[in-house]
Amino acid sequence: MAKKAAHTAPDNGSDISTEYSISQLSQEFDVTTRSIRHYEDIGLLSPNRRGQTRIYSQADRTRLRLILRGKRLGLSLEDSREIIDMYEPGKTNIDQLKKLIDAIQLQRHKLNQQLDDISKLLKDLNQAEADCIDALKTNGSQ
Amino acid sequence: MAKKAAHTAPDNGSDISTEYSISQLSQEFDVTTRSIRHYEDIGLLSPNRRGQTRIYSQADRTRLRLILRGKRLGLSLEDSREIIDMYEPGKTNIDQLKKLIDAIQLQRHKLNQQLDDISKLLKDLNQAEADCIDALKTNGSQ
DNA sequence: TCTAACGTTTACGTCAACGTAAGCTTTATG
DNA sequence: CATAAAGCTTACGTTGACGTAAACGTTAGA
Repeated sequence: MAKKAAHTAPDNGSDISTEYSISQLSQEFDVTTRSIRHYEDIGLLSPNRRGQTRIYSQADRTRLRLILRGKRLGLSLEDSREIIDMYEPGKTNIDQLKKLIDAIQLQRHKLNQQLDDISKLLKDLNQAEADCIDALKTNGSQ
Repeated sequence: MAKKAAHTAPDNGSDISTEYSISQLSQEFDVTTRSIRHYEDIGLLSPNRRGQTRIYSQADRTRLRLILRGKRLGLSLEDSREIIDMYEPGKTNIDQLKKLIDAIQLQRHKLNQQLDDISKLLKDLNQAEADCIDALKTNGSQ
């Protein structure tokens, strides 16, 4: 009785079985539905279906969030796949685990490199800004 | 008299007029000559010529370094162009300066976002690694 | 009932950032 | 002298990450 249409909204917000439509995710993350379907095409997402319609779970939503974070960091979708696959359960194969640890080292290295790059860039930007302001003061009165 | 062939190597290393060939830069930065020429095609570099041959200055080398840093950060070449142009002298136009300061704010915002993303990712990686090691210990003895 | 909003598949198009190949010139060296 | 190494231009090809359009199904509301 307390059950409304499940594809509209379940009765509470923090349900573990919360579902999302493709357009909901599209709006929430400001990404086109085309992109979301593309991520599925290349196997980065695999939502359940109700009939033909895609139904996204919390886990799917998290994966999408990770994909988009990767994009902001300039990773390719393949890079993101590697990272995201690290979170998957059932990686109990020992060789897999060792390979994973190596992959993690590598990613960490890349990220530290990025941190370095960013701090340099931020310094540069600060300097550039200071120069601008300086030029405005010096030059603005002429 | 102390002048050796200028295109081989000037007599010291920190000469302001140091020159580089395309293959030297290619090796130093581990990027193909094709890419370097491409950056020139789209106006990101404009080295002098000795005859037909490109001669890169310190300034050119710096620009290339900035381009590649931008790439590591996932910037498009157009993004890099904007940033790099901030360093150019002769930006004395006041309106330009104000626009520049705005652009700097924007870049700073993006970079801070990236910093946030990276720190999250690093945390995730640490966690993933810990999980791996844990799984190795627990599972490795079976 | 019809039409508007959302969903689907299939498939060709596009854009950035180069890769790759052909064909030519210049320079150094056995 | 010849031939290898580095440089050049021109131009078509490729790859990733979607955009865009067509053509169709389903559901809610006037």
